[in-house]
Amino acid sequence: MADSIRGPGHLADVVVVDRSSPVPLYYQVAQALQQAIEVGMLPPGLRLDNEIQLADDLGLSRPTMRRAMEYLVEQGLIIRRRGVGTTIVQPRVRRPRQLTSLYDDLDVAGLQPSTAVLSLGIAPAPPEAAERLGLAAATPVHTAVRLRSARDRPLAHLVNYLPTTLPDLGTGVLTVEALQSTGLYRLIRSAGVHLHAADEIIGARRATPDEVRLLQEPRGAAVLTLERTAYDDAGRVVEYATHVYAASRYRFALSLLAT
Amino acid sequence: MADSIRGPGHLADVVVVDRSSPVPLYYQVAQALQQAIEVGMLPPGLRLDNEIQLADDLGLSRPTMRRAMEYLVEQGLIIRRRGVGTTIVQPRVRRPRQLTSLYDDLDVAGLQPSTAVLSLGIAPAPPEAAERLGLAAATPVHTAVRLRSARDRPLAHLVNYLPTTLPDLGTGVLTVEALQSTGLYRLIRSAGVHLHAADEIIGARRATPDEVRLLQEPRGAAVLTLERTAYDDAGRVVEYATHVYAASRYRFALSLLAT
DNA sequence: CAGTGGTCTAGACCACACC
DNA sequence: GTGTGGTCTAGACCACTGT
Repeated sequence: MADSIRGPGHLADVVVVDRSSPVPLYYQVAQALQQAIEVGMLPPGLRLDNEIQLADDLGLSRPTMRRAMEYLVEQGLIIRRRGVGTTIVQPRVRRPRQLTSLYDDLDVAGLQPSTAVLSLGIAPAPPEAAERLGLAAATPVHTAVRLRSARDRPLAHLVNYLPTTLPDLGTGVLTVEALQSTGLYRLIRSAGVHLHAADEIIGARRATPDEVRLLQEPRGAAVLTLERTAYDDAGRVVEYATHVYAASRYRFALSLLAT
Repeated sequence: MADSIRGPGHLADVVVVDRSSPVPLYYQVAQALQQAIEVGMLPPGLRLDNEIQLADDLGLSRPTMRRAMEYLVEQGLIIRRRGVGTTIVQPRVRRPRQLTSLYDDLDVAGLQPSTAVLSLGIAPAPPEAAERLGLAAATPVHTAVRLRSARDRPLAHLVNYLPTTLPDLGTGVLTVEALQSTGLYRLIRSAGVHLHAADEIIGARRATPDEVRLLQEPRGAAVLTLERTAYDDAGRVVEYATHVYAASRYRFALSLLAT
């Protein structure tokens, strides 16, 4: 069996670039390499050729090749050491926590998510929410209360507060129907708000009697709590949320890379 | 008062580069800009000059200037839009979760952390630990059990498992004294292991009777649980840990950036 | 249209690791 | 030494935005 892939000068077996595509060259290369690593075509521990050689193999300049490699380093797929070289890292299941909604998480996991909107409207913000939103106490805000279920079992109790100053959110965008069919974040984005960052605090406590009933958990069961403050491009707070999850059936997964 | 900082052509008021320094130019620029943003010298919403102009102001090439800007984008401090320009973003308290130990977290928070080593030695790995470490059931592994306190109150019960195959970890590096004075991660690193990535799972449940006693919590109190699997450069599992925190006094904080 | 950031090239010199 | 990745330059062309 030929050493056709691992040998020097054969990167083109793994990666082909299409210069007529609108997709940037560095990204084409990065994606192809990422896939090759994940399917095992480039096994862990393999030492790659130096970047000048690789660039030459693909007919690219060194900076372009280099940019593709930097992407792989960010993804944790390769390790580079000056004076040594570039090595493939053992790939793992990667689920970096991002600014996505629980709905998306469940959807991709095939857990048949569904949402019941318990209430939706404009109401005075509770003290904590008003403070996080940077509003005066009891300022009226959009308030959505939802119950998220997976496989027809209630999983999470979601309360979201949004300032009424958001553009294009008072014109019938925030409706019960829309909330049930898509996630809240997709609605916010389609309303012209550019989500930028979020702070989250994860804690735990015992379920209140209300939560026991809503989540169908035993009395005094442990629940996971998530508080999220989300910001848009301009640094304005566009959302404050408090979520409560049935701890017996939900956990948060993070992937971290060393700096 | 002159518009000396915000006006075009005056970036040099905020940033000075030292070409004789070993610190890369792009990093000098990035750091100076980051600090200027954080202290408010470059206020949120301010539109920066285009990158060619900025590069010219500092006597740098466009790619170098550009690299500094990319760093700031990663940090979430600026927003760039093609055809529009670059805008300063409102800075916030940023505590991105990284691959650090709880000890470091507490230390910087000034919470007077202390550690009691409850047990330390080599013992057969429990099934879960053996599986995560990729070892046969009941393989002997380094096992450390610690009780972490803050302000003299027990806060977390930490159990760590490390394979005995780690280099330089059997020669007296892993001692009770060392564990008490430094964090485990610092010990691992000083043993020549290059930590690379970790997967974490955060959950919650009610405290067991043992945990109630150790953490001095009420019976059946909620606890936060953290499972961590850590990997080195080569993708080998170098640690599996299960931590239990008193939920009444500890929470996890995350900062997320939109992609 | 003019102006912006995004991409790409073809070189150069340097710091570091290993032999 | 020799070879590696890290940094830097001085251009170029393109895609997108707002007027």
